Amino acid sequence: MAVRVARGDETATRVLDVAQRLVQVRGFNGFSYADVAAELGITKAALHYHFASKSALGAALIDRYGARLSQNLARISSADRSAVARLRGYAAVYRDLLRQERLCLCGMLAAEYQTLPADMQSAVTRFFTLNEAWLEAVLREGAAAGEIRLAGPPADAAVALVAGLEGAMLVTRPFGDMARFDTVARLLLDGLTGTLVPAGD
Amino acid sequence: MAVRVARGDETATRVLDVAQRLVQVRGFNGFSYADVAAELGITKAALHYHFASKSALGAALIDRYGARLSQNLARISSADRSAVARLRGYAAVYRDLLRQERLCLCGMLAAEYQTLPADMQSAVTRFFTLNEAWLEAVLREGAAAGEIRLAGPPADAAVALVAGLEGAMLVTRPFGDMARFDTVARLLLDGLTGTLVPAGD
DNA sequence: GTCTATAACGAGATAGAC
DNA sequence: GTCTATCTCGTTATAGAC
Repeated sequence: MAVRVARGDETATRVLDVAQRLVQVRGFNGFSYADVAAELGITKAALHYHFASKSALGAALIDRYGARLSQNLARISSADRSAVARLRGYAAVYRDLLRQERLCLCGMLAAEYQTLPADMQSAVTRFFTLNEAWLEAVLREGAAAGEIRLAGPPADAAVALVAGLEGAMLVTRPFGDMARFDTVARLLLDGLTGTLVPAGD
Repeated sequence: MAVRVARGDETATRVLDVAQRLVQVRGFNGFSYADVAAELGITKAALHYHFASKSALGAALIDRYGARLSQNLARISSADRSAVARLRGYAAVYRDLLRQERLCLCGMLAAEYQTLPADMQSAVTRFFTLNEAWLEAVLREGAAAGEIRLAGPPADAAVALVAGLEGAMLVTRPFGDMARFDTVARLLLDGLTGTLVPAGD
């Protein structure tokens, strides 16, 4: 089922690139093999050689997306020593997607969850669990270092962060105004760093 | 374009009921006229009499959903005098949807935004603006009454609340675990009421 | 107001040539 | 590895009878 995307098969890679963007912009139920084929200048039949079915393509998309996320998280962890800086790096990943008018791949798939084949469904939940596990560790360390103030278990704050950032992307894109996302991201992080700036009083 | 759904045309109402649930569960691109017709025991042609096109049906869905929201908000405002109670009532609206394994209609449509016809797109953004305007007023009054502590403009907190609740629904449904939603909702409200309970220290 | 029937199109998928 | 050609099915939508 999982098609090798190793060296030498760069067509499969380009298929994944185009399909991923289409899912992030239009949704899994909002694009077709014909869309991908047209954009790459190949035929639908050629697509079916690389990914026998649409659900196989979808599963491969999540696999690669999750693998790249793990790399991203490792990069952030090694680049930033402080928990707050790591959280900012994490939020920046979402922001960069939104600037391209894309949603998080798995955020989009979460909306379409009830229509997805079973293997894609379980891959989506794994993706969120992966995110939350990393965040939980960062939050725990940040709290232990006195850098972060938590109003409950680190796992709860991790869930809230993912939900807040995914939701911020969701409600921002229709308005096409990055300030919306930035407002939410700032409030989410400020709530953890204890930066409670009085507004009017 | 807008089809009357007044007294005497209860078929149109039932069509809207079924279509709304299908959009909330499967998405606008995840259901068909055939699905609605089958469930109601009528034909696709009969559906087209009531709603000439799928986009007309979609626009009618958002219209009714927005009108019902306004009623909900008015009901909450008249039932609860305190800002915190109103916010809890607001969050409960989302929670009730999620218990039925539905997303907010416009949250789902926001994910599919880039594939929607233009009239549906503008209706979706109006819906969010309506929500945020009500929340902003509640937050402002709550802050003035000393009931709520804001770390910035009320409008910013309103955007963050909508994003947080929409995101909480999105990431909760795949797990089928209401505790996830409740965790996020509680943290969102606690952040406003200043209930900062130290966790470990 | 609802039906039968069908049009016109696009979807995912397959067979087999090259 | 990619092609042409085709299949089958589901989609939105329309025409016209009842």
